[in-house]
Amino acid sequence: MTITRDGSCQTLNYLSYDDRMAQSATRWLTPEEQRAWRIFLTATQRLFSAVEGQLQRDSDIPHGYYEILVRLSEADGRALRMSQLAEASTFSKSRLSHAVARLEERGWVERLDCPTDRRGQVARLTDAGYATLEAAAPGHAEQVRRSVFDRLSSDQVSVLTEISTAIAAGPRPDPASLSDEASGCPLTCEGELAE
Amino acid sequence: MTITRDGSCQTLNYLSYDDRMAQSATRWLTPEEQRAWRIFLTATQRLFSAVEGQLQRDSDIPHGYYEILVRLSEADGRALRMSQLAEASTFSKSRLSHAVARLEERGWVERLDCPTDRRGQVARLTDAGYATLEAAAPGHAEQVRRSVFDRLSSDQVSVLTEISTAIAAGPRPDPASLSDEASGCPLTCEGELAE
DNA sequence: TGATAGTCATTGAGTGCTCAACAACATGGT
DNA sequence: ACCATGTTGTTGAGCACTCAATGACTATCA
Repeated sequence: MTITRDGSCQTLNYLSYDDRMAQSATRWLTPEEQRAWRIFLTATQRLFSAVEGQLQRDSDIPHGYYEILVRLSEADGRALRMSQLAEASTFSKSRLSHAVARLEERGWVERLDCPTDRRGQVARLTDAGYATLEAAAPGHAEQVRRSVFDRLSSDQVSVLTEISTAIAAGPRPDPASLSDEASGCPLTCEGELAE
Repeated sequence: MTITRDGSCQTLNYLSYDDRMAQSATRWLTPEEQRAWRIFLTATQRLFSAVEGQLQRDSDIPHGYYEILVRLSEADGRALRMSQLAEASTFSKSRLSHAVARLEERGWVERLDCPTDRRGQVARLTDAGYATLEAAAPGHAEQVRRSVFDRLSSDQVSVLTEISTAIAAGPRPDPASLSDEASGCPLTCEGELAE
């Protein structure tokens, strides 16, 4: 299965294109797709590293934790069931559990027993947590603006939204993350990539 | 600094928009930008989790390590100086050093002394490493296709490339880079995307 | 009622990443 | 030749994430 074409090895790169395409069962990426994928990877890596770095430097908060604080700050009573919080912030239950434990240590979040389900836990944002979020938000906003929106036209922003929506749509039911009824849940995939 | 507008708390979300904008020094995100940023975050998280998961499950390779193997496979003699490899794969030197150590343990890469610079090390892809890459590539390609390109029109792909290019482009001079004149940003990169 | 299955959340081990500190060598000027 | 400075790459500590296993509870249904 030699995929090489010439010395320059446009090889197994990020999934190379090959004239043998028709025969191989694999649907390789076209050169344009390949280019898009690679620059996309570079862009996201730099972007997240910049965003993460700013939050870490200026507020000592990992970006993931910031997301959690945000979701809680928007919820009724600034509190959410763990599983709902996990879904809202795209965290696995395990990851969330560890994360909330850390946030609790810092005094930004507290855990309460859920009154309606004795298995459940409710995470609630404390005043200290809210204050921290408030303090961190402007710097984060500025960073996101500089890294992303200052560089894009408004047309590009709207296409970015389209693209992201398409990609975010049901990548398939991840390990044990699906929760509610199968109703219009945008994340749940119907036939598609189910697997 | 109450940023709330109403009960629904369109608050410190991902950097909320506020009528007090003109007064606050902070350049908050507009509602459209906010929407774009959030769905973008969701999309990338799901995407990377799907890609990472596939590689891990089917080939037991973290995506970052896959990138390293790819860069090496494309280099002359399937070998690169550590620092060049770091730049090509968007790894920090430290991260790369750790990663190559693991790859070496697996027998996929070997380290050689650089003949021209006695500080230097050269990472070389072994035959076993190449074979592993070859085996992993089709599955990875398929996954990227399903997660991304099957969902996008070719127009969208080209805009995605534009957007990514803009975001990947060298970081703007920003406040945090005070200490050092020239570069200073976490993303370095002098001229452009040297490459 | 009791048995089975499913859900909620946590835990610990293993692994990867970041950050700061460091050793070794290279480079440029005096 | 010498010293200051910059570069290359490694190391270790500490934190974050994943995966599999577990305990505790709920739901369903015979």
